[in-house]
Amino acid sequence: MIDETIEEASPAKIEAWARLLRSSATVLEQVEIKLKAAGFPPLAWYDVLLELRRAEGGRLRPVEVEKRTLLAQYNVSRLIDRLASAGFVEKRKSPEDGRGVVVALTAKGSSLLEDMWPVYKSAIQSEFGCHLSEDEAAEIFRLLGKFLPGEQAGYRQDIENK
Amino acid sequence: MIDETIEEASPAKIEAWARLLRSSATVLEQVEIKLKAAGFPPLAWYDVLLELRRAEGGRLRPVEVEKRTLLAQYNVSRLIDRLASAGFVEKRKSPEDGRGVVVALTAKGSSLLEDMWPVYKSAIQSEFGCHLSEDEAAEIFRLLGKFLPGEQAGYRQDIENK
DNA sequence: TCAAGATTGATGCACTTGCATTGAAATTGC
DNA sequence: GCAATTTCAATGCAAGTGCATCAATCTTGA
Repeated sequence: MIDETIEEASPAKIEAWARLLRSSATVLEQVEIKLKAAGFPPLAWYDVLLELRRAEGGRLRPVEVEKRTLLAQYNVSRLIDRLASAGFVEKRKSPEDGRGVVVALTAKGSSLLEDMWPVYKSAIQSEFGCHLSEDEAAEIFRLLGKFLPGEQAGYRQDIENK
Repeated sequence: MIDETIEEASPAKIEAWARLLRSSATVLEQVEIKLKAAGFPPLAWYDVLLELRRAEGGRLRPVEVEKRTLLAQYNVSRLIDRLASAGFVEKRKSPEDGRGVVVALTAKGSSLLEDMWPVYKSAIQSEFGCHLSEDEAAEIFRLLGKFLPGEQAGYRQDIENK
């Protein structure tokens, strides 16, 4: 007889899952609170601006922002509108693609990134980093990489400001 | 001279932080998609019902739900209303506290938990568990416990259905 | 005892998100 | 070369969330 058993999540895995939900939500919430307390917009704004700064020429198509941030298409569209209203990005028509838009980081957007980073970094430390040794941080990085599609074990993504 | 240096988040910790955000959002999103595809309500509904089932007598005050779930007070209030409208819980006046409400799991709510669990469990396995060995799951559990206030290293929380 | 303060839960309002759809332009396949 | 399909971005609508506030009740302390 062929064993057609489908593997079930073990108790240890279920516990780990529950803890991932709890701890990530808790820590993220605290970081968001600190950003807001310092008068800054939500992390999602930072993420989008950061992707723009990383990008060639400080500009991206919305569809590229979508791929890089996990935001849904309609949320990208509206977040970009809000960023543009606030002066942090500029929307231009794409020269090559008549359907498209190009979103460009402005000087003001660049300043926001720089201003937010110290606060953000300190929140990361106080809510997350201070609980970990260097080895533990590396281990978390390694383990969580397993859930990201197409990530090699050694790949490291840089979110630093400078 | 006294060293008043405030510890900064190291690059490894920042990488780990970024990965925590990405991976937890990715995995959670996929699990939510599977629940929805099976015609079930969001995970938050499951969480609240589960807390009720765990509680003495299958009932809790909303303020207790709030503490156990990380939901904000006003969201608990409204989620409970939705759960009550759908027949999964019952709201009663608290006999001891005139301000208060007692939320009780109904038979229908209990059934929902039972019906959702196989789908939820399989989603946990396919999006999360299948990427991990038993040891890795235990290690994630241990490491993420460091961010939860008042958790001892060995404490384990049970989200199983049966 | 009783006034001051704290806790519980709900809600009006503005904003954000999710869903479905649209219109426009690019790409594909014949 | 052109119709069918796909991709890109926006948006109307419904639902959910965050914030501030409220009314009711409970607790505290003089």
